[in-house]
Amino acid sequence: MGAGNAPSKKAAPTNSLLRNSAPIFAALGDETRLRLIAALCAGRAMSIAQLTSGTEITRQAVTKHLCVLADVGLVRDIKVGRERLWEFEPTQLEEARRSLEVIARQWDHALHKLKMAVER
Amino acid sequence: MGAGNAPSKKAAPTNSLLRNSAPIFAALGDETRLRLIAALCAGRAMSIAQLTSGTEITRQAVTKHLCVLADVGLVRDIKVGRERLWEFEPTQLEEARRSLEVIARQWDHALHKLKMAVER
DNA sequence: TTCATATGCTACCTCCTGGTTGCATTATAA
DNA sequence: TTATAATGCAACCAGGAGGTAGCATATGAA
Repeated sequence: MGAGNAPSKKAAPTNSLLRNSAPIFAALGDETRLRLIAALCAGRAMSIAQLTSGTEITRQAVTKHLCVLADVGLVRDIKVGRERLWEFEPTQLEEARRSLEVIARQWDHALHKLKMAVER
Repeated sequence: MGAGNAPSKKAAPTNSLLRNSAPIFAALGDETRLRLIAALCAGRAMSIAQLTSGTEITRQAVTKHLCVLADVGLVRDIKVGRERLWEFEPTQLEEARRSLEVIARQWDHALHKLKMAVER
């Protein structure tokens, strides 16, 4: 046993906001998925075949990406005839925006405190 | 050759904003890294050992996470004596916020157009 | 009915990621 | 000088992610 490799026992009181938003960021963290979201943000629901044309990857890969997005609620599907139409779901995107704002606010607050301490 | 498995040839004109922000979202898409960011947002720079205590993982794992964050510019390190202090870098977080806002704006715009078309 | 289209499902492959251990290196402190 | 603390570095491992191919199923149209 060596140089400080053993981790601490106690877990910090987990911030549920951050825990919930990590999967959303992970889903957003892929260029192909961001393109799919951008396409669906154009407004109208699109089928898998439509979303595949305009990509370099196969229909099956697109389906997987859509499922990843659906798992975190960024996207939703409706079955219409033999097609499966996908549409954007903005709720979870708002969740992600709130998380980033919380971080930014904490940072600004820390800077403000630091400035106060320096000027005191 | 089978049932619509062949992808299209032409690539869509790639939105550079989305391409650039995907790695940032990917870096944010891990609970451990979000916790590290939250810790560093408290204001003062922290050493690897400090960031490790309060986690269930090893110092080496924390180092890897910090490197992932540094690769996308979310965090920066300064060497001080035998310590290596890490601090938050808000610039790239703003980039991520802008990306989410662009998506949200496109979505709102599409909804508005849809509403206009319906009422016409 | 019969064919073509849109999709579902499964197996498979490769590479990356998160994590670990072990040992070397650097720098502070006694 | 000599421990000791903080970190760097490399090898290693298991599992998941992104991607593909092949075949089955369902539905619309002729």
